[in-house]
Amino acid sequence: MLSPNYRLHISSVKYKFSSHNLTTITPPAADDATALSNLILKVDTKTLIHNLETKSVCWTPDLVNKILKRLWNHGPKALQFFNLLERHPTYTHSAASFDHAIDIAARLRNYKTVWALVARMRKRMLGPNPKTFAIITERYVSAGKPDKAVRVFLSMHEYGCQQDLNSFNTFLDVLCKSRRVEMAYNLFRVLKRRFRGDTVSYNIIANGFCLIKRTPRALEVLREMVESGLDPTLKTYNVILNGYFKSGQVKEAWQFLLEMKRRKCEMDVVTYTTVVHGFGVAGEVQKARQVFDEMLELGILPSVATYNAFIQVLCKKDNVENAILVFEEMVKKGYTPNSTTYNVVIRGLCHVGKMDSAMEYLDKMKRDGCDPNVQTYNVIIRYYCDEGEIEKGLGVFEKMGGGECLPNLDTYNVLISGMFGRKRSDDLMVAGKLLIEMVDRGFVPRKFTFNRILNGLLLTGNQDFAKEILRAQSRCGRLPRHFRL
DNA sequence: GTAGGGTTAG
Repeated sequence: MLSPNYRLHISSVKYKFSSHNLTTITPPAADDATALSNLILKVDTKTLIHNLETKSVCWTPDLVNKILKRLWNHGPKALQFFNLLERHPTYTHSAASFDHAIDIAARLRNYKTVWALVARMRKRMLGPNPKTFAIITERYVSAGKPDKAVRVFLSMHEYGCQQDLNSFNTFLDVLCKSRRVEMAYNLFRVLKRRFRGDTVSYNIIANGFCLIKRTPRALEVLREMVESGLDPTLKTYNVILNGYFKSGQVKEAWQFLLEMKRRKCEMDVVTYTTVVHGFGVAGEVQKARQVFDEMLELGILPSVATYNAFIQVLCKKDNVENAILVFEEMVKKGYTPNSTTYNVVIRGLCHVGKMDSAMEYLDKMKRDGCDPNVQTYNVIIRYYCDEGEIEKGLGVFEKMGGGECLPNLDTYNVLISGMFGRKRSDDLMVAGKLLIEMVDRGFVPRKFTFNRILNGLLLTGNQDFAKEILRAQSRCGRLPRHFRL
């Protein structure tokens, strides 16, 4: 049986998507993750409990994962949904859903919940699995707790999850991708015999050093690899090549490439993409184009990533018109541009002030069946705000919230900073409301953002609203201790 | 979720 409340909320959700047929109240299709997510965001806990127990929705792991993914930027609501559904009389969560929930809790830095979920997962014999630990350790590292991450990795087996070379390499990669490369390297040296570190381990560490622009260290790792009897692979060479470009050593990159050619080393689409992108970013558009053409002549098929790299280079160092020519060329050849392709073009258009064309590309993207993502919207909102077109920025923001894409931390920061561009008191109120909204959605704004808004409110004599902001600040643990509410 | 290429702007 549907509760009256349920019907009411469904109808209001439906209202957003279809303005006609308001008299017929229909529940959402069982697989309508978007409508269900919006419903979850909207209703209070009591209503949600009631709704989740109704039989009108056929819960499947796939549907639950889709909803959790969609509510990614609304952590508290996502976890509430997950917990309530766990008490469903017939449905039981899958391991993948647990992983999602753990990821969300960890991102909120709610470690108590993380470990409670791990315990429940284990009790239900669903894990934890190596992926679970990859998620947890990654979150600890990015929260500035790499030592804790190491301890967690080393204690995996106590949770019934055995460590092996795969999980070791995954953890090294987690550390490296979070720029804790020295730590990864030290750990590798200590444990490489125990886990039988392989080519993959060395590639991960070398790539880590390249990431932090320490190419000489990456080369040392390469030497060490050879000394220990492991042959570098094409992946290793691609890592080093990319490292040279990343650290601005274009000449060295070129020499390295020539050496690869001299040694008749096979070069693949990744090698070429790296070089096209590398030269382009260095401002050598002619050389980038030359390498791109050479690739075609040699019969190596560019990937969508190759086109994305080339298009981005043209946008940044040449002009948007030429970039769009390449975009059209790739479509003509039968490639399907992805969201990165569209984002790069849209950014290029925004950058030269062609906001209307950028909006047309946003529509084109949707028409072509490519869903705009949060980055797409953030770029457009950012450039509208930079131009002082706050209303247009807010318009795009509202469109994304009501539709298929939910705002993230960047979206809020961009909008709130935009509000300070012009000195209007009503902007300050909107900024304050956005700030409260983001806190309620589990984001943690910077102290700077709170202070900016509080100062503005106190200067304009708006004590009451300032108190409300302080309460929000207290809720997300960003309030200095000497404050008392 | 064992490794390499493509997404902001400051």
